Amino acid sequence: MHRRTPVTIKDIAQTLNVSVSTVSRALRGMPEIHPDTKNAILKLAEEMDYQPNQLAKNLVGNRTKTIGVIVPSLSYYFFASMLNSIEEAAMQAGYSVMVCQTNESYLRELAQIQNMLNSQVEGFIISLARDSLDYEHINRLIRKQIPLVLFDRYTDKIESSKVIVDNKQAAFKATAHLIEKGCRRLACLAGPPHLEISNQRLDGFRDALVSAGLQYEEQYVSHSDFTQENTIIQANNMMSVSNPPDGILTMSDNIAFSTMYALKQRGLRIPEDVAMVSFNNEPTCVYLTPSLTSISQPIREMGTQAVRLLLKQLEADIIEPETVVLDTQLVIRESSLR
Amino acid sequence: MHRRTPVTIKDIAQTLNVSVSTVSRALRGMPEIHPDTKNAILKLAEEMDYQPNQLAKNLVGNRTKTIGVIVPSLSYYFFASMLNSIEEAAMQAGYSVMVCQTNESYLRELAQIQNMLNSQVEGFIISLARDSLDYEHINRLIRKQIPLVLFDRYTDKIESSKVIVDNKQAAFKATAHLIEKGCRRLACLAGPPHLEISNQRLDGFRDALVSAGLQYEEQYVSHSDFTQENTIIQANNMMSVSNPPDGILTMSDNIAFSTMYALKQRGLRIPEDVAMVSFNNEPTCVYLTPSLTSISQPIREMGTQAVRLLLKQLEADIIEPETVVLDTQLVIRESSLR
DNA sequence: TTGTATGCGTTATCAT
DNA sequence: ATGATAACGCATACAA
Repeated sequence: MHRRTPVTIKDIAQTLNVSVSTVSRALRGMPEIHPDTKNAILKLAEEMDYQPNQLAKNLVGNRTKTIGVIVPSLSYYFFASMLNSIEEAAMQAGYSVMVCQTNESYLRELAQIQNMLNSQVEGFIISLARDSLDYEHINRLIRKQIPLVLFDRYTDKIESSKVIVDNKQAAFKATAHLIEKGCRRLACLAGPPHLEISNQRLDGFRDALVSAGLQYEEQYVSHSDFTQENTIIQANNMMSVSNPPDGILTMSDNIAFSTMYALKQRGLRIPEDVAMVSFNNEPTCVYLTPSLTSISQPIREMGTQAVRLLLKQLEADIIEPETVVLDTQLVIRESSLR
Repeated sequence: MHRRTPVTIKDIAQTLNVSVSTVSRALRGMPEIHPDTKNAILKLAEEMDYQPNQLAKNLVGNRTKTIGVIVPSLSYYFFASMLNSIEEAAMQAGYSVMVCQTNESYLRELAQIQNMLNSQVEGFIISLARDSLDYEHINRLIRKQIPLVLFDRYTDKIESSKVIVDNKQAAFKATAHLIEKGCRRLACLAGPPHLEISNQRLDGFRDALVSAGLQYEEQYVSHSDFTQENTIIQANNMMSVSNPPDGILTMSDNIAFSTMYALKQRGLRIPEDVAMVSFNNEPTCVYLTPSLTSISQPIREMGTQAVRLLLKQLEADIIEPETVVLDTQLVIRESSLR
């Protein structure tokens, strides 16, 4: 069994015939220490390649300066990108982040939160897993007064701080855009019906239809579970009705990609036969043919705000849930131009 | 300042009038404990919502059962995907992983390794940052006998275990495929010249040319720094020579995406004017028009092997570097069919 | 079966 | 300016 023994301040102390407290002080650059001893300690620490044990530091300090970030999957560009902005904001505030993926599984979400709690993260930034229908594990965090911020995938059944975009308005904008471009039979390929984000967008979709005097029809609404296979099935079903849609709003670029793929397989032209608009505005949107019109979310700002809300809770005595709603931008490309 | 006081085994012990060691034993399900006391302890722990402090456990046990994974960026699908397979393999072996991104920066790579060392990770799985030209920080790990596995982005200047694919052969296959499809003026849009992976692929590219009796010309080789902006410039330069290429091999799908974009802007048809093959076989390849021919790497197997090599070092006394070379698969799509 | 004592690496309090 | 000692939360060798 292979195990190295790292050098500790004790080792340094013994070698130099000083006490551990002196070494500790020197290493942390405390003022009341003799330059000579300090230099000797620093030099030896360097030579011995001393690595401070963060575990011990955290244990005695009773804080980790670490925040836990839990997302469905880092394979989704949106979440990988959010992680980056969260990391940057956290780092600036002197915090480091610990990341976990749930892979859309409720059980993994449960386990990851547990692990992070055990690892003494000081707060959480979470985007809910698709399969999380029960929120007791999250609400327990709130009861325990553990700082928490939800983003993107939230639910009204959890009363916490949130960072979201105005999903209803965004979907309204996107749908109105399709209508303006001449679409009359509008469909929405939404996400799972228990995700608030999906419902909000569906509301915006419906409002836009109503505002334009168009009929909202159930047959033009379907729910994807985010997987490619399922999305393709949903898309094909949707196009198989007697009077198929001439415009589709999808809940994410990934859903849109699969949908476009399915439409092309059916020999349909985009945007001539079916115009499309989606959410997220991933880089890939630009590369597709036709390029994909998509709602852009202010990822950098969302990360900054999420960290800000979390820090606020970390530094406050009482936790007052606060919701930050950010604006989106409709980036118009070929898929909706006709 | 907001700070909760988590319940400890001490709290449980006091409440139940037993010693901490009894609680400790009960909680971990040790055999020599009376059913009654055990039940009482478990029940109370549940009621008080006791969370074991992992920091303390790790400190006393002198192990963390954690491996550090450092990648250039999780926004690259390849790395996000590798992370998943590494996590799965690690979990099966009872290890958890701690992830960090370098954002291609040498300084961040340095800092992240430092942080992870301080956090007592037991070993590293690393894919080098683009900007890492000096490898002293990595070689120091080896000298300190800290288990290490490199994957994908490696260098011969680091003598460690590695998990790679046969890059030379893969590039050869890809290039030979282009030649077979009738391309005669072949170009390679490679990565930074100091990355071994790029050189290996360039070697394979050249070998394929030579094998086919074609000329290897410097003007047909250029190096991208992986960014979209730079890639587009490189691609345009490459097509501006007097006798532009009719086939391009790119080092990654992302580079290919940008290149295709640039080619289309110039009014070139793919594959008729220029055929294309790239590396990684990301899902997006399927969605493009034309769909993109790409070299598929066995990501799942790579993750499994990386963890296996690391565990081997963790459990062995001497560290014998071992290199696992895996095979790739050329997935032929429209971009090279003519 | 349970308790006592010691230690993990570090910081902090109180002396000197 | 420096040292001895306690403490952080937990595990464990040794006693009882």
